[in-house]
Amino acid sequence: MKVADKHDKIIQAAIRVFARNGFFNSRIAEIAKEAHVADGTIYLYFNNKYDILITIFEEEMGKIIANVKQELAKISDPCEQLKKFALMHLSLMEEKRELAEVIQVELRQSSKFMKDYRNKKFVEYTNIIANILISGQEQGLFRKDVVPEIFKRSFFGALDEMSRFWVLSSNRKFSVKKAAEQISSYFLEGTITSAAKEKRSCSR
Amino acid sequence: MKVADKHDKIIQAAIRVFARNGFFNSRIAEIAKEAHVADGTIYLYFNNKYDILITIFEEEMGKIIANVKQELAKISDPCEQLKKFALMHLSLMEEKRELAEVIQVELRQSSKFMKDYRNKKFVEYTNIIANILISGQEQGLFRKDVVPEIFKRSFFGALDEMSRFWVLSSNRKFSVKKAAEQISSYFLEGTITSAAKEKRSCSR
Amino acid sequence: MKVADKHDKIIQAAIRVFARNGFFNSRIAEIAKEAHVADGTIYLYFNNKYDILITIFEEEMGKIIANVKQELAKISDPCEQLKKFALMHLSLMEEKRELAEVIQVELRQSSKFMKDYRNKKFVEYTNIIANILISGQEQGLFRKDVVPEIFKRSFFGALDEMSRFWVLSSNRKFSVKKAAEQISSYFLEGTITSAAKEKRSCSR
Amino acid sequence: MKVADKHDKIIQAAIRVFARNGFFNSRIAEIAKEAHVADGTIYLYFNNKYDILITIFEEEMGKIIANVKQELAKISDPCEQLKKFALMHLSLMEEKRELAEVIQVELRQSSKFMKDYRNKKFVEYTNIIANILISGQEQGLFRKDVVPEIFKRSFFGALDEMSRFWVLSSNRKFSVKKAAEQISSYFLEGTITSAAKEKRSCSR
DNA sequence: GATGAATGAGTCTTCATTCAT
DNA sequence: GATGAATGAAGACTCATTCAT
Repeated sequence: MKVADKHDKIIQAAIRVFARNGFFNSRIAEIAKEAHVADGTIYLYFNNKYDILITIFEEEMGKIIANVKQELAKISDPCEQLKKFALMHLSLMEEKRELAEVIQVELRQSSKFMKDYRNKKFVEYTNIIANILISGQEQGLFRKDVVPEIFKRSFFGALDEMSRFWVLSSNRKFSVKKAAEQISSYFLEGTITSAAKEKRSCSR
Repeated sequence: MKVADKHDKIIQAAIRVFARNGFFNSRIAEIAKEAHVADGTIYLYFNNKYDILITIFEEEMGKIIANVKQELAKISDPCEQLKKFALMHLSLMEEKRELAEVIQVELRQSSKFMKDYRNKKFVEYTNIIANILISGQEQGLFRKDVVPEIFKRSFFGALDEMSRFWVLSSNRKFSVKKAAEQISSYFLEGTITSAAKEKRSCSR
Repeated sequence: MKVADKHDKIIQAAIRVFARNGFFNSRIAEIAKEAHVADGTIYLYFNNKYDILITIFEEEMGKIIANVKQELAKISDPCEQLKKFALMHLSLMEEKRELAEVIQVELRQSSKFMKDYRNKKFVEYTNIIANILISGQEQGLFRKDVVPEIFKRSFFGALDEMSRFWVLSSNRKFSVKKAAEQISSYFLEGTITSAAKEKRSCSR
Repeated sequence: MKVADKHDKIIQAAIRVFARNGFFNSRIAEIAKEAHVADGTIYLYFNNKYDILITIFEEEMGKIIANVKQELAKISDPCEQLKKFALMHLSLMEEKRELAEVIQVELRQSSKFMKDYRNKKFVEYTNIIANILISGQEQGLFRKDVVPEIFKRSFFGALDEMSRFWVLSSNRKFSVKKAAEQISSYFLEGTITSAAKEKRSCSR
């Protein structure tokens, strides 16, 4: 077995275990068992328990960001990009429930985490939203008075809270598509310029 | 000292300590020291460490909900109510930073918490948003196709993520007022009916 | 309420509680509750938890010894005295089950107890047996080669183990009378002289 | 070191510590120190402190029972078997003072122990006595009216109380042999049939 | 590299005892 | 005398991490 394989086996096991119990209630021994490796083996690939959590975040967020950027590059219209972002985010959270739970819940758990570890991947991810907005403002699609820093946070927050709904509840009333459309529409219709509206850009 | 005083002293101390270290990294001994009581005294008022966290949430959220409802009752226009809600939420998170951090971060920490403990206060709080929307829809101010369950989650999520900004960063670029206005506007302008727009209801 | 009453209320409560849980698993708070007094009140009558156990033993054994001695004084024949002792011992253990359990089980629990606290009442009690034997030997009823120190211990042990049977089991196959007769007979028939047997003393 | 060795090291250490302090006054840390292992190591071999006590009883009583049964199998005469049993019991209690103390004192300590944990080994041990009696009755050596359930308890109780004498006192006036002979004789002479007596079976 | 037995520091919780009222 | 809230020392047990094999 290649080194990378074992590294990944541990990461995937840890995602499942962390999602199941939460970071603090998860045991290294449980992760080891889930990954079919010895307890000690984990320490050949990670410095400590906390390092596993960081790595999950770094690596998995890295993949997500790359994927999102790749898909958005295929779209030129900022309005459509925003809709696509919403749909991709919610779809991902639905598909990778366990990863979603770890990122959403565990990542915020300790202020230590968020303070000590300056969360570059997270900033990079939300900046995708900010950049769509700015690009749209430059094209005259979005109102100039919309503050990117506020917009990106509130848009991400809206999606994030919505996805927590899927993560935590077993039965859901709305499809990912429906939710993505609605959330996009609140923000799009709330931020486009009158000019854009007449040109029927960003219409639902 | 009255019993209620000691109960409250411990709660307030716990809020500070949990905000500082996170729930799992907080020690009962530290809370006791912060509250100027003996370790054992805490167990005269709470069943265990976890019970303190639940109590913080129940009691403090109870106060917040009561306060928000009281203020909103003074306003009849749903649009203004939504703006007020946003402002109150963000103001509160700014004023009671430590409580905000505990509610935001620690509350989500353990899926156990969110799954086992069916979070009634939380649902009650977000339902305030849903009710404003429904009331607005009945008055023909908001579009009928806006789904309350999605709206309440995304609106709350937007505010919540924004407030995390204040909780976690020490320097802020935007005032609470600015952020509240922007977020409200995205949602208001994104959800009002054409009729309402012409009547200049919900205008910024 | 007289002082003696409260002292006794606590003692009687402690007997019930110790019998129920064992000494180490009993809580001062539980004894206080059972005695309908405050926790602190117990310390007005006893030095500490251990002192309650000692006192139970001293006082209750004192009563038992006085009672047994009084009854035996009415009988002149050592054989009959031995039978009476056996019957009284087992009857007492049956009647005062809770006290019996405390004396039997808790008293032996800690070697500390048996070593530190030179158990005078216990010695006094078993010496009643030794004295019956010696008296019988002087009268030529019992064999001279029976060693009092061994006899008293084994006779007491036989009764004690038998009574544990009643203390610990809820259903019993034999009556106290039957058991007392049997045990007495083993020892009597095993220790009387040939001369006494011919004279039909100590016959069953 | 083999696993079995460490298990046994802990057991032997626990016997010494429990004998010294009693179960409730013994600390896991003290057992660990006595066994030259870390505190945590104990929990690799035992579920909890109480489990150690149970295991001591199960394992050590198992050895004793096997040994006693083996020796008694070499003897055919029930009278001699009873004498042998008494001698072996007292010898064992003398040789393995610490184990004896744990079994005798700690085992009875908590009614919980005796009630919850249906003491199979103990019943098995005393049943050896009952079986000797029954076998003797079948051979016409012992009186038919002797009740096995009473006999076994009183015989065991006599030996047990006698051995407590050795366990608890440092100086002893009688040899094990003397005590075993005396106790056996009380019961033998008190239970044999007239026929057996004439045949000089069971004579001292 | 891989293992998993061993380690021991760390912490929640209990509860006998005290003492201000 | 009586109370019972408060104390804080003490200890069973856990589990991340190490390291000899």
